[in-house]
Amino acid sequence: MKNYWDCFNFMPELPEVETIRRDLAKKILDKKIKDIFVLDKRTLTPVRHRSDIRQMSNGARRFKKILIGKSFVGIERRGKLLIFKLNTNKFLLVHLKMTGQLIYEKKGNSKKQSEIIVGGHEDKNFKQVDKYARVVFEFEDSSKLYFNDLRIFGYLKIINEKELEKVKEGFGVEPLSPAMSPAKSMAMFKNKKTTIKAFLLNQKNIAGIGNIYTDEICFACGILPTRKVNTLNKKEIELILKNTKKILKLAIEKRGTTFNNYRDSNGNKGNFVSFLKVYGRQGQKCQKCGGEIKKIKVAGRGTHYCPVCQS
DNA sequence: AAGATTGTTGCTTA
DNA sequence: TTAAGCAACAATCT
Repeated sequence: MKNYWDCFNFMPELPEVETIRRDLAKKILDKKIKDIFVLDKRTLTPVRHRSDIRQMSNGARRFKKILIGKSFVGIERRGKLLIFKLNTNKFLLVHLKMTGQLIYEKKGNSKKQSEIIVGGHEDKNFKQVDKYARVVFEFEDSSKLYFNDLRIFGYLKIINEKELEKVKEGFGVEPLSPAMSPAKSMAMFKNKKTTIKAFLLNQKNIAGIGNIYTDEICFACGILPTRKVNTLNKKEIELILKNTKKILKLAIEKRGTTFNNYRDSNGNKGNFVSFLKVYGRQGQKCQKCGGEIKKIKVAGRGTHYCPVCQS
């Protein structure tokens, strides 16, 4: 890898995860799992449980035993979490966190990079199939599903139906569902003393928005990320609702393309995504007013905004 | 060589 | 009691 930050040209938030979900559903459903390779067993244990030696040591054996010979019959998404339904009474949770990727490789394509499908993104520059592969599923037709994850923040976890209900309850409203109505939003925003940035990042409020889309939503609304939620009026809350739906829908339409400031050794730009107005554009001109986009830290996260257009 | 990158959570503080 | 804030985790680059 030429540049560490190349890994971050794909930071999965709702639109990216949804794109993967839709594409994988067309490719892997009802295929019998022939074998599983666990290359790093930390991936099978969420970070907070990795000090549990028993979980860590039993993880791979149990994981294989439950999955081999079975097949996936459906893929759901809740926020940024993927839920693979097995043809048994169990479910496989997949969280990509920051650097996780799900890569489906058709039979016999291992050396033809141009044919490798990256979570639904055709990525001719993809080179890291092996180095950061943590878990590999092999299906009966010899196609493979790679879970790659440079930083090993992501995880794969098997749970039952009861545990699934609990997991789902932990999430707030799905932003693209009818449940995200103006009435519901007003109640949700009411009396919150935190910043709009922290509010939008909190998955218990709205599920699936990450750091990039938070900044983009705030810009689209002309609202500073530092604004306290309880200072927003009805009109502003409705605007946040409208722009959240609009931006996420557009991003899904663009197959979840998010952020890419990569330049290769020849100085060529990667894909620049025109709808990013503020994220990663600090020091550049605001496309609306020509002023300079600033970057500060809000809620512990890098936060981009236009001081003129947002207040 | 410390600081920064982000999603989530569990602990601390208010 | 509840909400808000923050450290910690992971790998790697500047």
